[in-house]
Amino acid sequence: MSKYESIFHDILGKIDSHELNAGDSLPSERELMGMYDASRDTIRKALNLLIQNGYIQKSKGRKSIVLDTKRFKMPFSNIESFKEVAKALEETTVVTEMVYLDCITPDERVKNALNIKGNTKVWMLQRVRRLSGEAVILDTDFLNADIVKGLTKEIVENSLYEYLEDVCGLNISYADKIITCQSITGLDEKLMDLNSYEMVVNIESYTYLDDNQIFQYTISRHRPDKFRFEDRARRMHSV
Amino acid sequence: MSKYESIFHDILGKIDSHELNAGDSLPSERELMGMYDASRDTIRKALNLLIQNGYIQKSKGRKSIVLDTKRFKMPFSNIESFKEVAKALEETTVVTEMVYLDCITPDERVKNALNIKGNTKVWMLQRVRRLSGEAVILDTDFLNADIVKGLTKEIVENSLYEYLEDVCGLNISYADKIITCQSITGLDEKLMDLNSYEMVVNIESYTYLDDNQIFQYTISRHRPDKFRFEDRARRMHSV
DNA sequence: AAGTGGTCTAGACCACAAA
DNA sequence: TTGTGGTCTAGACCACTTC
Repeated sequence: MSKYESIFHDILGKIDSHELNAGDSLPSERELMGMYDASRDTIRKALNLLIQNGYIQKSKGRKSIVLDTKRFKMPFSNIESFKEVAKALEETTVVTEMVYLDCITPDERVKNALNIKGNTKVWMLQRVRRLSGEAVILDTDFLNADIVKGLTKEIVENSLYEYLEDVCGLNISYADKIITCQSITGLDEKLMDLNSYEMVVNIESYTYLDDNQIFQYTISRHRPDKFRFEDRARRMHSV
Repeated sequence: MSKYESIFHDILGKIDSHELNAGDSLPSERELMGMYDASRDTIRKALNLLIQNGYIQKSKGRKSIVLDTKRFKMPFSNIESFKEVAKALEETTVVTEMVYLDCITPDERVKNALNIKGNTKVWMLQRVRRLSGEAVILDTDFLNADIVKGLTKEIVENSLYEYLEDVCGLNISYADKIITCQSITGLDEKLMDLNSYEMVVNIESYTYLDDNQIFQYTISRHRPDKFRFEDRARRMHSV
């Protein structure tokens, strides 16, 4: 781990353990230089991580302030596995059930989404997510089979992302998401416990690797009462 | 404008004008140092802005790559005024109609949301957004009246954020958002053209200033067929 | 006036990717 | 082997906030 990352984790630990509380000021950057025996640039990199993860707020001329991070757990706000999200919802039981897995020849829509030109095959998999027994999420994934090898039921039902990152050694870089509302389909009705709901929240994700290759296209359909998206948007520079 | 910002804008211009296209490599950081007569740190700050805004992708050992930015316009992904969003939807006419404006004594819910302890008053305002004539969005805003002074119908119907930033000199820092789906209320039915829709997408926003004061609480209700949220989530360091 | 974060510089070494 | 981005250092000046 780099020096600035370990400083980041150290300060984060002080926030989590309430050695630093919401509203408190951090030591100044020059004080932190002495405390961690680091250059100002290294301290500033650590503070930038704290900012990016929503833990502190800076403003010119003032000391940095610790923010209140309790309002949100932000489970869906970044790229992460369903298991991590599930951990945050401790009161509910979470089960993932695979309903389909095959290596298929993609249709035009999927070829287009995954930017496939030739005869590359694609893993298609469908999973139902049950919260406290109710089937409330239906995920359909398409993965480029030139990049991802040897998917099995066990991998898919446990943690796909662990397999992709730790076993396949893929470096996931970023994901584009589009959230809309859509009318339910016959498949939704068949696989989900929709009760009387007539719409679902539809989340399309396009996931990219380090080298800018797209490797995964996902359609995630959520029953509206179980959908929740949280986000902290920092002010960006104008474009 | 700082040096790194002007370098950012210069490179951005080359992407927009297709002097640099999606998939192209940028010059190396050391080459850019010469081109812009800048230090490596300054170049790297400019490149970080390009990354944060989704224009390029870096990876170690390789040159940086220009990304495809056409997939998204990301109108709702950051804090910005409705006018900016509207500009992106050129094909539709957009009208904002104020339906309520008053300086009120807040109830417990609003006091809690705005972190108000004493007798501070609050601006409450409601606006209906019409796309091509249809009332599809209903916004209800609460603004701390100790911070925001002198709201009028004209300000509200034009650009509230321009007034807050340029006239009041407020520095908006970040906003927390929670997106859920909810059943419609009588007020929704009265003020919006809901057709037969029975649910709306509900976006609660808490907007903070530079000094970590919360100054605005907003509830924005969208007819589901007109709702769309786009996001590019970069891989963050683990926490 | 003193202290803070923001910007900028110049130089060094490392790990990784590609030729 | 060469070039790339990633990390780290030390020092300087500025604009802003607070006292």
